[in-house]
Amino acid sequence: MSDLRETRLEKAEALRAIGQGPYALGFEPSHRTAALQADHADLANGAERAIEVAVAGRVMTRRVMGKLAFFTLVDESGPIQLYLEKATLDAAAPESFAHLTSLVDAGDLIGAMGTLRRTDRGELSVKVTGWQMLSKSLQPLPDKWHGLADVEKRYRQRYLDLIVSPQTRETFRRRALAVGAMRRWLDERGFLEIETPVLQSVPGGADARPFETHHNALDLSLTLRIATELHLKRLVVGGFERVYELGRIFRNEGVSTRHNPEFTSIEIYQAYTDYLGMLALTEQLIAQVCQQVCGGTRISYQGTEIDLTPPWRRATMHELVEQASGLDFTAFSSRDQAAAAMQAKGLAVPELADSVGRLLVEAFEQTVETDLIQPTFVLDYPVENSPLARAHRSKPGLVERFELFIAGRETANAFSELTDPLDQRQRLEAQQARKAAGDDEAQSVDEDFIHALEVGLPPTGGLGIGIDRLVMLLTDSASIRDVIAFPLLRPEAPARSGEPAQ
RNA sequence: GGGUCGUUAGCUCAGCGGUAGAGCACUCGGCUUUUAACCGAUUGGUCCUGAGUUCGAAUCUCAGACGACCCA
Repeated sequence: MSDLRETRLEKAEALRAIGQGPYALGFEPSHRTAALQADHADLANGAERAIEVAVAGRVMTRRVMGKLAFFTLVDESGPIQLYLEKATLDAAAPESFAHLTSLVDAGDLIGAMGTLRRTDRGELSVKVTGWQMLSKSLQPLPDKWHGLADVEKRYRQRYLDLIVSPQTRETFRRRALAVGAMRRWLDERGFLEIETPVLQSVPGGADARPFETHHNALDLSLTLRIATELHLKRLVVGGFERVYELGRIFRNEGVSTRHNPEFTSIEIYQAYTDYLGMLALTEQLIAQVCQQVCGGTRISYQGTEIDLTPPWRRATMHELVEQASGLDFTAFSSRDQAAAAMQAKGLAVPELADSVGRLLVEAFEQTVETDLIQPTFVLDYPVENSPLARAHRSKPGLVERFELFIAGRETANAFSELTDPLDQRQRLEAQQARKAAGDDEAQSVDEDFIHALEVGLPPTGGLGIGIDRLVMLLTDSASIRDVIAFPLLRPEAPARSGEPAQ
């Protein structure tokens, strides 16, 4: 089973014996392969160019035929062929050709020096005169034709997936591009990125169960943050009028194609504006990121055309629910009345939804949410589900909040922040009561946060965007695990075969 | 949490009650224009784990592990 590894260890020893690493300190490539391909596109088939180049990368395939061999070498920019001719190589160093063809395997990282030649079949190649082993690979590459089809293995051994799947590389390249574009856009508009604690005594800012951990020296129970909201608002209290944090959030919940227990969010706060200001910001920010990552604002997601060109549709939750189900929630004066109407339409009525407002959200989730394919701002949420949002300026029982839905998924969430400390205390105490009554996702009272509000939070608009879901959209990925380099998986039961025994 | 499907060589997969298979990779031999190179030979297995049914189990049954997808 480990024959292959044994063989490669023997080759590594043989390399050592001829002074070739097998693990080099470094190498100086003169070019990336893509630059060579671009610069010498004019080189005719069968022609050579006496320019000295050096390239470095991983050997992906080998084709050896007697006294001539072709290797495909890949660096981050792409592939180039190595043209290995026995006569040329051995003239520079005896046995060089034999060493290359017998001691270099697919998967090895090597450096190669030589001149350029385009073969008769039109493949630009480095006609190699010298080479260097950079890192000997002891493990085989996945099937060169099928690649890695086993989804589990792709997640567990992402490095292999990245080596053999161009699509995976492109996804993470786009993710980096999206995050960079977002930071740049905000920085250009005077937003400061400030990091807030991951370890917290009181988790807050969202309805979610936290991970629990412990600080030994202080003998302190801590939780990992479930949102950055409460700390960022403290920074606004402190006088930073435009702040954001793009970082990791942890929620102790199940795993699915849309949920990973650790994920990335960006929360943005801007003083002296409200949720309508954040709505405009959201539209511009996401359209801009899409433009930079995808080259346009019309994209295809899982076979559906999605147009992110502003302006996007906006509608209230009441309107959407009425359109989809015929239920007019403004007409219900009691929970029982709303529940009966929902049941009459065949909708489920969960027990935890103990008010008209919570039932409205239920009805929305059951009848509207998944149909919001084109970008849609859903406005004006019931106060019960939004303990951190300001009461609506003209609609009793509602708050100034919107969520953005794209491809049937919540992608952003924003409100006019609640700045009244007394109202905030009441809302959080109501949450804590729910928590005591068994809703383990309900929020608790963060006394210091309320103290900060008493010091004075300016009128502020706040916004959160799920980076992973946005990146899924921009990379046409069906599962959140496709946009997280190392998603959470259960540990494998037995030791992986092919590993050396302990 | 429920349902469906999957787990066989390093990789991709076939085999579905009667001796464990193929392609690629690996090893050896041949080959100076290949690019899934080709030709020939060899090597490689806890058929996810455990229990059961059976003369006989990779195959059927039950339980479990891990994963994928759908639903909550």
